[in-house]
Amino acid sequence: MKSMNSSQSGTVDKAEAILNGAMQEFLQRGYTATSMDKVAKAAGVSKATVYSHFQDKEGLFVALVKRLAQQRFTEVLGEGNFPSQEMEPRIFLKQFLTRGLEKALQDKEYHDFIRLIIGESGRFPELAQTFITYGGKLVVGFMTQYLKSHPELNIKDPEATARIVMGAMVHYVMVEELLHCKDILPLESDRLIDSLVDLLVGDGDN
Amino acid sequence: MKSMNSSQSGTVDKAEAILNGAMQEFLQRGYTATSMDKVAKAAGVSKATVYSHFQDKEGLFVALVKRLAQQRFTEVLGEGNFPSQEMEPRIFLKQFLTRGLEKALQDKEYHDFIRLIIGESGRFPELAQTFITYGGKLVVGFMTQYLKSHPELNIKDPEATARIVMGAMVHYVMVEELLHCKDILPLESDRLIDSLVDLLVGDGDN
DNA sequence: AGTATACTAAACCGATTAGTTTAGTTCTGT
DNA sequence: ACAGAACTAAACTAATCGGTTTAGTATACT
Repeated sequence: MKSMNSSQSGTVDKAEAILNGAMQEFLQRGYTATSMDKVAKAAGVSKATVYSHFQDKEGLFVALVKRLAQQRFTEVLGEGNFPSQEMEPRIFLKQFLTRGLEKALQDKEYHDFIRLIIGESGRFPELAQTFITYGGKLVVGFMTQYLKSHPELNIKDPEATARIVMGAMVHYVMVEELLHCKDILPLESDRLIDSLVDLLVGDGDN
Repeated sequence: MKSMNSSQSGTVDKAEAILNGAMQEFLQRGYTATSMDKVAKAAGVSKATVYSHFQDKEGLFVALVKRLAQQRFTEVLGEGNFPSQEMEPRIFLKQFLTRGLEKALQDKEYHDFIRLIIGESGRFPELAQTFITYGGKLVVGFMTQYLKSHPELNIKDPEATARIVMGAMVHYVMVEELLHCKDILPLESDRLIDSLVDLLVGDGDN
C-alpha cells in the first residue's frame, strides 16, 4: 500500500522527502548545478530511491516546479482575510497592494523560485507557462474584476490596467530583492503604492 | 603591440573573438551549463588561449556580462531620434513608449541576456547590480525628468511613477517573450501603452 | 639569425556528473 | 514462516568538467 504510510520511522513519505530535498537544492543552486547525489543526501534517501520515484533529473525537476507553481503563488497572494471590497477604493487598494507587496518582499524562498523559473525558461518553457497559469493569471483576474466592478474609477481597459499594476509590483520586488538592487535603485514601497493608487483613482485634483 | 592588430588572418582580435564566442554560449546555455571547451570552439580558438586572456571561467563570465550591460540597455532604449518632448504629452508618451516596447520585444538576444542576469543573480549579485546601474537607472532617470518637467500632468512623485511605467513595460516583455507566455496571458501591446498613457495624463473625463 | 610573443592541438589531471547495478537489509501482508 | 516490495550503501560506467601542461608552429621586432 502506497498511501498507508507509517513504517515506525516517522518519515512523511519518501517521494515527499525527495521533493523537499530537491526543492532545497534546486532553489539554491539552479538546475544544472544541482546533482542528484546532493538531492538524495538532502532528502536523506539513497540515490537509487530517487530514481525509483522519478524517471530522471528532468522529470524530478518538472514535477517539483509544477507542484511549487500551484502552491506558491496562491500562497503569496493568499486568499486569507482580504480587506473588504466595499471600502472606498483608495483605502482598499492601498491595503490590498500593501499586503501583497509585503508578503512578496519577505518571502525569500519565493524569490529563489522566481529566479529559477526565469533562469530556466529557455530550457523549460512549459514551466514558466505553468507558473504564469497558476500565478499571474489569478492575480490579474482578480484585479480585473475589481476594476470592472468600480466604474467610478473610469478605467477604460481593466485588464490592461491590471497588468500594469501587477507588472509594477512584480518588477519592484525583482529589482529590490531578487536582483539585490535596493541600494542601486532605492525606493520605499509606500511611495510605489501611493503613486499606483494615485494613478488609479486620480489625484483628486485633475 | 596589442592594439595594432592585423596578422594577415583577418580575425578581429583573439580576446574579442573569445568574448563573442562566450556570449553565444553563455546566453544560450547559462553559466553552469557552458563549458570552456565549448567557448573555445565557438570562438575558433584553443582552450589555452582562452585561459591566457581570462583568468578563469568566472572572470570571463564577469567580463562578458559587464561589457554587455553597458552596451545593451542603452542600445535598446537607444538615444537616436526621440520624439520631441515639446509635443503634447499624450502624443509624446504614446510614441516614446511604443518605440521602446517595440525594440524591447524584438531583441531576442536581449531577452536571453535578461534571463541570464536574473538566473545568475543568486551566484553573481554584482552582475545584476551592474546591469541595473547601466540600464534601469538611465531609463528611470529620463522618465523622471520628463514627468517633472510636465507639472500639468499632476504627478506627485515622478520617480516612483517612472518606476511604475518601467516596471509595467519590463514585466510585459518578460511575460510575453522571455517566459513565452503570449498565449497564456495574451495582451496586445497597444492596450498596455494606451492604458499607461491614460493613467498618466488622466482620461480626460475625470 | 635569433629571441620573444602569441598561438595551436592534444594529452593530461583530479573531480564530478547522470544513471545503473549489485548485494544486502527492513518492513508488511498473509 | 515466508514472499515481495521498498529501501539502503556502495561500487561502477562512460562522459564531462575546469584547468594545466607539453610540445610545436607562426609571426614580429631587433
